[in-house]
Amino acid sequence: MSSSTATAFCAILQGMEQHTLSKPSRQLSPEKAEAILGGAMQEFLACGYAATSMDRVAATAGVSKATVYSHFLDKEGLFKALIEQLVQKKFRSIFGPVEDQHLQGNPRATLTQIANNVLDSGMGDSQYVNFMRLIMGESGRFPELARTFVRNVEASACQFFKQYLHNNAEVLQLPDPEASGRIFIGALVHYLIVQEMLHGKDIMPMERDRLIDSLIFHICPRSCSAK
Amino acid sequence: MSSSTATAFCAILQGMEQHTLSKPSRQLSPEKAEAILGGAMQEFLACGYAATSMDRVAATAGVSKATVYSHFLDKEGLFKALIEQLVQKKFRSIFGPVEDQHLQGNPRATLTQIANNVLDSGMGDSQYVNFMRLIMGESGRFPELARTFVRNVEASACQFFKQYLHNNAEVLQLPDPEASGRIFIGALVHYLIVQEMLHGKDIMPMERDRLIDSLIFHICPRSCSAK
DNA sequence: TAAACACTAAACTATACAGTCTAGTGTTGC
DNA sequence: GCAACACTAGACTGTATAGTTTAGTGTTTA
Repeated sequence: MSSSTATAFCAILQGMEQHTLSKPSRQLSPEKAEAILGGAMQEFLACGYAATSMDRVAATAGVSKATVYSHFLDKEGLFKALIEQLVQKKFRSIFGPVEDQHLQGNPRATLTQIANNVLDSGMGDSQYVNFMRLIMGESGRFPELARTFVRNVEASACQFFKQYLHNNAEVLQLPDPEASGRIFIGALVHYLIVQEMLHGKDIMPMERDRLIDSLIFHICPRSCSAK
Repeated sequence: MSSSTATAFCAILQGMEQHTLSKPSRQLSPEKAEAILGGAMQEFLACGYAATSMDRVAATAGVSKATVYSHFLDKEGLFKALIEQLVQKKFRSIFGPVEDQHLQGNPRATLTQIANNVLDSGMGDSQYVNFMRLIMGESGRFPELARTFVRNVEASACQFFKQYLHNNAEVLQLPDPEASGRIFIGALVHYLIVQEMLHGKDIMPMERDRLIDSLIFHICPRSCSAK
């Protein structure tokens, strides 16, 4: 992991609490906890918060209902623990593979690769699409979870991007790298939302390379070397 | 309404069905139907689909539960009717005030005004934010409603934008106006999602004018007249 | 006047759910 | 052996829900 993402990683601990039982009652097996979170993931991602039943979570996890309640305080606590785990997983899957050496080439090629990485991490991944549905759908009832998501995924991505643009300031000539970063990330995430989450592929079709090419065209001045 | 939006308006009829009762039983009062949709709007927007109860919808609407079921087939039918009504309302509120004469100035000023219009129609409007939460949160369980939204709101916006860029091709010099339109709209919508829907204002603060200025910088070549 | 019907309040059915409790099994540590 | 305890299956409580039904009111139409 690059040094620029290390600072962002610290942010993961912000806004995270324990949603398991307060008394750390001695020997609760971590395997069961993982199984419960696995069942919760399947059910919450498929049905949403309100329509998920704790009986079904227990059954899917292959665990008794009493065990669920011995590991987690209640439905809300299990849900919060799950979302925080998923946010961490997503953070790692996006920023784990980013290595500094990949950022040394000419900006055109590097930006193209970054854009492809962002889209790869979301397009066609129905689990991640459902995760975004859940975060957005419940952001009114669980504002703190939405903030955790923003802190760890959105803000980290924009921070990383801003840093990259800033490091290449002399060749890219951008007056406001932070705003440009948000435009870049925003255009990609919006593409993902419309095409995948909202089933817009057939209604407003667009090849991803077309979007990316245009994005590079707008970000890189003509003086940049061709790809 | 401009002529360019007139064609898009026809799209509103696509993918719309009747979710009221099939038999058009004679005299169901439209006032009651409106009241029911009003109650449904309050409840569904506040609680989401699964957590909304039909008893509460009836109470909020000031109507008996039996009347709800005489106007709408079931909970799902009421929900679909509501979403389609809201999509139409949103379509009109965005594209109603757009008049062709406002599109004649220099591109820099016009694009700034369009961007401000897009943000005005969403920022600070908690009803619209909740509407997006509902559409996105339920897009897995109600894909057809998500498509209705894409057809009428997202696609219309991009179509309108593409048309504008295309009409000003000689001064803007964009190789792919459609892709540029999606970048423009996408950056704005993503900003709205992060700041408002996901409560990211304090975590990644950014003045809207900063984003818009950067957007204009990237879309308009330097040869454009200054604002 | 009488039938038709939109509407109401309230009871009703059947189901589902969150969370608890009981009785009991297997394992671990003393 | 025994106490502690993580875990299980399943019963149980109280509440909430979607949708129906019943009995009755007021209004419209013929």
